[in-house]
Amino acid sequence: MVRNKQVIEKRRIKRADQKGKILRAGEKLFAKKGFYLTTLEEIAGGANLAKGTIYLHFENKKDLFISIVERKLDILLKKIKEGIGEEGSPTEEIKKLTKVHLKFLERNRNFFKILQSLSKEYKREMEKELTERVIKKHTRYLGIIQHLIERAIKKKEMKPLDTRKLAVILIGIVHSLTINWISQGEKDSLSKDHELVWEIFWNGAKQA
Amino acid sequence: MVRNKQVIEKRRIKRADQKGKILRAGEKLFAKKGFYLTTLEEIAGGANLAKGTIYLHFENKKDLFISIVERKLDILLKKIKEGIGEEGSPTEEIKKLTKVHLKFLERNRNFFKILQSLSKEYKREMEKELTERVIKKHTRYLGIIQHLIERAIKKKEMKPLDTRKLAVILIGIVHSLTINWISQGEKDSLSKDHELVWEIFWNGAKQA
Amino acid sequence: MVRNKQVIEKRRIKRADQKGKILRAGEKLFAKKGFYLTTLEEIAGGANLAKGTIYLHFENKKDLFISIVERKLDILLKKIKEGIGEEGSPTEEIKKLTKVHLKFLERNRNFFKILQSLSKEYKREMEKELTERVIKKHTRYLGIIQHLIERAIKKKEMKPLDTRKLAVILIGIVHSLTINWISQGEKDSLSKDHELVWEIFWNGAKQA
Amino acid sequence: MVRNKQVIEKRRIKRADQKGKILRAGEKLFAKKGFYLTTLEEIAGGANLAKGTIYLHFENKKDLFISIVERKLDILLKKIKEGIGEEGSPTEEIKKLTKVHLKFLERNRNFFKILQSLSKEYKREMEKELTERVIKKHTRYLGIIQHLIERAIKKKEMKPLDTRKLAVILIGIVHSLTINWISQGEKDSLSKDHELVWEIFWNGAKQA
DNA sequence: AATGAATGAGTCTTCATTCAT
DNA sequence: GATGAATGAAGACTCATTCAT
Repeated sequence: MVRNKQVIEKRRIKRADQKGKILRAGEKLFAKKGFYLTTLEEIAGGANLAKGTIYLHFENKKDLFISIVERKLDILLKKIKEGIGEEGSPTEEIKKLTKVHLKFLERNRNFFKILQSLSKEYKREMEKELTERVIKKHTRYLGIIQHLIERAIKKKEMKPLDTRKLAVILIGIVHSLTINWISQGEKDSLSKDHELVWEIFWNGAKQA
Repeated sequence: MVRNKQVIEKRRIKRADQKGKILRAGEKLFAKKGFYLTTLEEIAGGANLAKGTIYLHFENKKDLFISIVERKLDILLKKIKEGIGEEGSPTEEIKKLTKVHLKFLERNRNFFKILQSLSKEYKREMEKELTERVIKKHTRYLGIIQHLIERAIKKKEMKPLDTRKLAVILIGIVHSLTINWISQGEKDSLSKDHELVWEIFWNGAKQA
Repeated sequence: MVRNKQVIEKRRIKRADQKGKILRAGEKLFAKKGFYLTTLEEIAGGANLAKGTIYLHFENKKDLFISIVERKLDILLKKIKEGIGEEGSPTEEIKKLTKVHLKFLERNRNFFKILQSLSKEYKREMEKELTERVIKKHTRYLGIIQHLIERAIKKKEMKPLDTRKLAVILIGIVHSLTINWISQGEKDSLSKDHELVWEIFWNGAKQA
Repeated sequence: MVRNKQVIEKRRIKRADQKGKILRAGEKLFAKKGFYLTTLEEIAGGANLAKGTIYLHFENKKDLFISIVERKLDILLKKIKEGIGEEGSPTEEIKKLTKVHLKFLERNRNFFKILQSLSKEYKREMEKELTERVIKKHTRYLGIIQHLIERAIKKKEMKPLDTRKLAVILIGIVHSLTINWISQGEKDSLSKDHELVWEIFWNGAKQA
């Protein structure tokens, strides 16, 4: 019986390994060539598995794609939540969050490339239910920032501007610098720019 | 002979009409469904022409796509250039330019949606030569802003930060607000936000 | 204009020819190997056309299959209707109809083989709407025979048995002989057996 | 040693149980969805066994399918043989046999549905050797009826018609009524129709 | 010049079968 | 013996592109 348990455990681990391999191969390839130009055959090859095996873990190509995005967003969200607290000054929290975000993007450039390609296009194609999984998470992240900004405004640390738009702008700045960094060949450190982001955003939004 | 000229002229106009129809149908459809999910059949239908006719004007699907983007960027660049001058205060020029850009995006949301989908994905797929046509124009636009920022810095109107990154940030803010506007259903006026963009960017970047 | 008309007419004919080729190739192959083991590639090959061309004429494999069956049933029904009248003795009409049916099956053995394979299996798989097209026609044929039998009973030419079952039995006799004929290598004449069919059915069902 | 025998016996029973489960699950599913649309996974599920286990009892999917049919035909043949004798009037024997056959079909409608789908299609696909197992049994059944008819003719109870064809017709009548019964929703009793079958066949074939 | 019929390369997906555990 | 994870062959279907008319 104990042996049986071990066997089951081994299998579980193997399964998880396999799924991981597929997710990683998919991430790399989708980032490089986009959803449509990446074939399941390639992903299977990249994961050193047979085509059919992918279907043991994912319903279909779309499901795999969405799963990749979802998983990364989960990680980002988790990091963000771990990094910030409710007690400190909201301004400080936003600053930290920006740093965490940039660091995450720097380390997960593949993911970012995929996210960028997640344009309207996919939203039509990919079954609603699936996409919504992703959108929900993205919205939650936006919500976290928005909430911090609200608190900052209440504390008179920031000007009473539209909080959603401010959150959108902050993420926009981060993303535009990431795109620039990627298009410049990913040289230097991206996360170093966190000072610049803050310089602009904070001076722009702070209560005079 | 004179008659001949008229005939030739008529033909030219007819051809231009046709091309215009295709470009407009393509813009609408590519914006709605993305590059891969839009078929030439649909575009031909949208332009009230036969599929084969598209090939009289464009080399292939990619060429058509790139042409649409290129053409719009040309218009944007032209508007920008018309809108700004070399004499005035560079700060004022940047402010004007931001306004023009937002107005353009508001009126050409279709185009923007396409631009957004122009992620890495396409850059691989679309033969280099083609994409470069677009990138060049985008870079030129970035260059214009960068140049204005440089002038502003020289005039001590702005802090001596990395000019490329500042330009990137400005465009990033504009784009993120546009995405937000679209995702919220394109309600209210987008160009109205030009005040907000400026508020943030200017206070963030101005010489204290 | 006249020339134009001719061109259109030519095209129409070519199209019809093509469709005919596909139907004939499909009939032969479906009869030989059944629905599942016949590939569209084979049918296309048999019709000397490319795979894609089939999709210009039929929605998909099922549609092609059903169309083949439907078309043949149409022909059978037409022949039956032409062969019989309302005035003569119903018994005579049934006799004629049996003859026509056997002759048709003899000449269209391919079709019969397909019909035989049209078991429950397909009725599940093939979208309802499609199958119903076929079932309706089959039912109509059954109805014609049933109607004749009713008339024969009214005229006291036949015993007052269940008319539907009698019709079913008559067709059953015809089909079983056809199956036997095919399984024996399609030797001799099948339609010659029409005397035998009649001998059994008539003596069995006639009013003593 | 005695204990050993018991163990071996237990195993044999377990194996037989397993095989029985598979055969029953297969019968039900093949009848419902046909050969191609039924997956081994489903059958395994229906038998509460793993996919691989099926291969311990049957060579492959086809073998399983044929085995199901063969087994049922064995049972039918056995019942027929038990039911009839060599001494009585051949006419009486045929009558009995018809009754037994209808009763069997009524109780084994699943099997009949499978048999019906056993069209040419399968005969090609399923390796010859396998199919022949089934055909042989079917032929044997036909032979029994044929033999009885021959005896009836010799005794001048029946007209001297082609005995094979008469046998084919009799089975044809029985089958067509069964198909009709199934297509009408399996209402009423099928075996009740045995009177009708006999009425038609006997009056049709008897010596006047 | 304009058409649209014809093509066939390319891809997702299913599922019988194998085999390590 | 029993399992079910892994495989990969096979096939339906789409659609950009060509070219005869």
